[in-house]
Amino acid sequence: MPKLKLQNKTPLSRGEREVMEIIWDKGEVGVLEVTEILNRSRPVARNTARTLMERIREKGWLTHRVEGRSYLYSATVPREESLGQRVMDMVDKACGGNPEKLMMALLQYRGLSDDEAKRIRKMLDEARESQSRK
Amino acid sequence: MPKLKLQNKTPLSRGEREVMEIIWDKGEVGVLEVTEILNRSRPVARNTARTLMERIREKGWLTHRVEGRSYLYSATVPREESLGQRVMDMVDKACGGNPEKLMMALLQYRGLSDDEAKRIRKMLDEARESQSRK
DNA sequence: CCAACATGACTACAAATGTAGTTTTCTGTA
DNA sequence: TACAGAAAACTACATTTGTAGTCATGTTGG
Repeated sequence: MPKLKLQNKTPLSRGEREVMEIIWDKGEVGVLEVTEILNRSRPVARNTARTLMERIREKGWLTHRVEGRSYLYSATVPREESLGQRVMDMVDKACGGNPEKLMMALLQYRGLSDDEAKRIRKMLDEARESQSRK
Repeated sequence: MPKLKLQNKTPLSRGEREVMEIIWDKGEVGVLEVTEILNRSRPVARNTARTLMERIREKGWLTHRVEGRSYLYSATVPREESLGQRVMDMVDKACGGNPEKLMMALLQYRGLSDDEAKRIRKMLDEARESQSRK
């Protein structure tokens, strides 16, 4: 069954989310590494990354740990959980609570490869099983 | 096949999107009506709605038409298209391009009723058919 | 004809966000 | 021991966003 622990955290802005995704990817990182990764797509000063990371931390999505003379940041919330919140939010607000609309959008505007479709079908089957079995 | 016409419009902020959803719902509306609808959830001044609507229009998501002494606003982009963009974006940025992750999030954090699951399965089947048939 | 509305236009302003410079504080090394 | 370099802390500032007040103007009932 769905674990309904709704996030009380202040939502992240677009830019903050970008940083958050990096941190979810890497696990535990310092400011420098995040800066470098951001710089792969656009020029950003070390302090910019740093400010963003601090703001995200203030919002409760990150913690940091002292390592030598610098900080290492890591997420306090697993990415999946946050993704779950966002998907639910999208279903509620942009699909009128109707998850089929989300799927329809996915199919129409992106499409699924055969493999993707197969795996999704399998997920649906497994979800049904585990539901009926209890 | 997916119609890939990527949106070049400036993205909307959260509050702007809220208004946009209302306009998609109603089709063509004036400031007053939007204000009323917004007021169902929180108190908002007429001018607040008005400012938001103008900003959205400047971003290219709305047009307006003169009707008597007021304006009627309507969307320039169908909601489905915008939803499609957002879903694709989420798949790219938050699921590493992997749509199964989106489904997984949906299943785990919201869940699907039997009927919803059935209809989604049907959509997948139909998509597969129309693909192979061509 | 005039005052009360309704409605668009213009203006305001605090908070959040994106972006980064400056200052302070260690720490290792010449 | 004093300085260079790294990293945190503090400060700055333009833009965007949320929220709304005020002004100008056209409409309308009395």
